[in-house]
Amino acid sequence: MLELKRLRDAPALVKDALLRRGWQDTRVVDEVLALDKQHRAHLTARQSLQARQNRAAQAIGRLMRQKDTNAAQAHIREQSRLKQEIKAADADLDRMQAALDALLLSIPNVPDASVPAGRAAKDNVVVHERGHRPQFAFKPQPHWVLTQTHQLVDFARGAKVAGAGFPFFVGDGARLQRALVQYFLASAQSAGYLEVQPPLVVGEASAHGTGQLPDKEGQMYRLLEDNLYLIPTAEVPLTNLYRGEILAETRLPIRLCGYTPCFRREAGSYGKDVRGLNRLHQFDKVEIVQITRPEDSGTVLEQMVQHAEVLLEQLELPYRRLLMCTGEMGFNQTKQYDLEVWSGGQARWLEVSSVSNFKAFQAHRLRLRYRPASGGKPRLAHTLNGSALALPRIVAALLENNQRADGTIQLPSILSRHAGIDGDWVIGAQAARDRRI
RNA sequence: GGAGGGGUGGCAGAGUGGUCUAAUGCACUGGUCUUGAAAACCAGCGUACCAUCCGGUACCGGGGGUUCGAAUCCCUCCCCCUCCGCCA
Repeated sequence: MLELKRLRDAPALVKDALLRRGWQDTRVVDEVLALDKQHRAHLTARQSLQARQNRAAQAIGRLMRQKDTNAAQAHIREQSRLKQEIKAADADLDRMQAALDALLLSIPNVPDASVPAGRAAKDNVVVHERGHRPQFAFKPQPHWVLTQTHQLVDFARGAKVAGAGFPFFVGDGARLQRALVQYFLASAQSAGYLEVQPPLVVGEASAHGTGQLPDKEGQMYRLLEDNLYLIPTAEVPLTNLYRGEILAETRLPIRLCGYTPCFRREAGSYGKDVRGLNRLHQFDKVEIVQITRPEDSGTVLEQMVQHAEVLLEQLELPYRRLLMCTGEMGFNQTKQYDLEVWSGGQARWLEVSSVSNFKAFQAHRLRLRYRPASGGKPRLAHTLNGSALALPRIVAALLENNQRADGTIQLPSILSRHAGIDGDWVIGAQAARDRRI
């Protein structure tokens, strides 16, 4: 949610932002300004009424104490009329405020000046591509074949027990996920992020705070009895951690990381793009979040995306970084990078990370502020988050890229260490077959 | 799940319908004094909104109600504490 003050001060900037995002019509900005002007006029009038009432009430109190009941009664009769006026004025104000909020909520964040204009995926800019795509002397298999061959993931029984998109990870499959989580968390910690285990459900207020509500309600699983939502990403609880607080400037930047399962309904997505591990209703992810001073968020975004890239490099996965264009970027973002890994068996790019700077857009709804060290009024902080990283597609790419002619899969050495394995970790070797269920 | 007790400004803590829409203490900031510090004294010290200025309005866990007037009374929801029940 944009700050009203910002629209008032620079309506042209917001209109320009809407056009860059591909909106045809910027009248909503003028509507907000007109309504805001009307609202403020009414507010001022309402407050003078209240001031009159307060003064009269005090006068009545004085008269009552002096036992001057007649004079007090005269005032009280007058007050009834004032009361009606105030009631009517309040109804008007509530209506205007609700209309104003609805309009403001419909306006997306202003893209950073460095974000390219565009409408579709083809307009995203490939910032760079790193690593080498694997060359196979044989026909490489997609991961859904490899997971079946080596009994790493049980999609069928997952569908039986919970439904499509809820697989069982089994044996080396489960162990691989555990090693990845351990590795990602260890890296985040050594980069200065504080590890946090957040709740996996959040209340309505938190879902509003980070912008999952009202737009993306359909994406979340909901616990109706208790009015809770299963988190679609750790971003929600982590960014809400300091909701409504005023932090000392010296505490910034706050760096948080957390591993959680993520739950997404993803209604209406079917087809080959979602086969196997490509898209699940439940998946694991390590998330990094930062709360910064406004002047730092630009630099911090670059640091965060680089952090995620180093993970991919150490996993020896070929990847590319995309700078999302204005039209592909999320509603709440000012700037967003996506990281995609090359998955050799499917011969396609898979998105494994999205790193974004929200500037003050989330902080405004979160009422997340900091007090400048120099003193003075609290200011809105900036919030950023990124995946570092999302697991299942990493698993898919690791399996597909590292498959060998004999059908075995040799995982990168860094994972052996985090899985507690001495030497090479080769899936499909005799030792692994012995562990099958 | 049941019974009882509570939620007041950074912290502590008064205030049970009207002369403050929040006393007082601590902490914090500035000043006086001092070679410096401490102490003492003086002043300031929540958040948000409206108003060109003077100033005004709201917030005592959230929401609603009663009243001329609500931190105070009523309803409702949330949270915390104690005890009981259940339980990894």
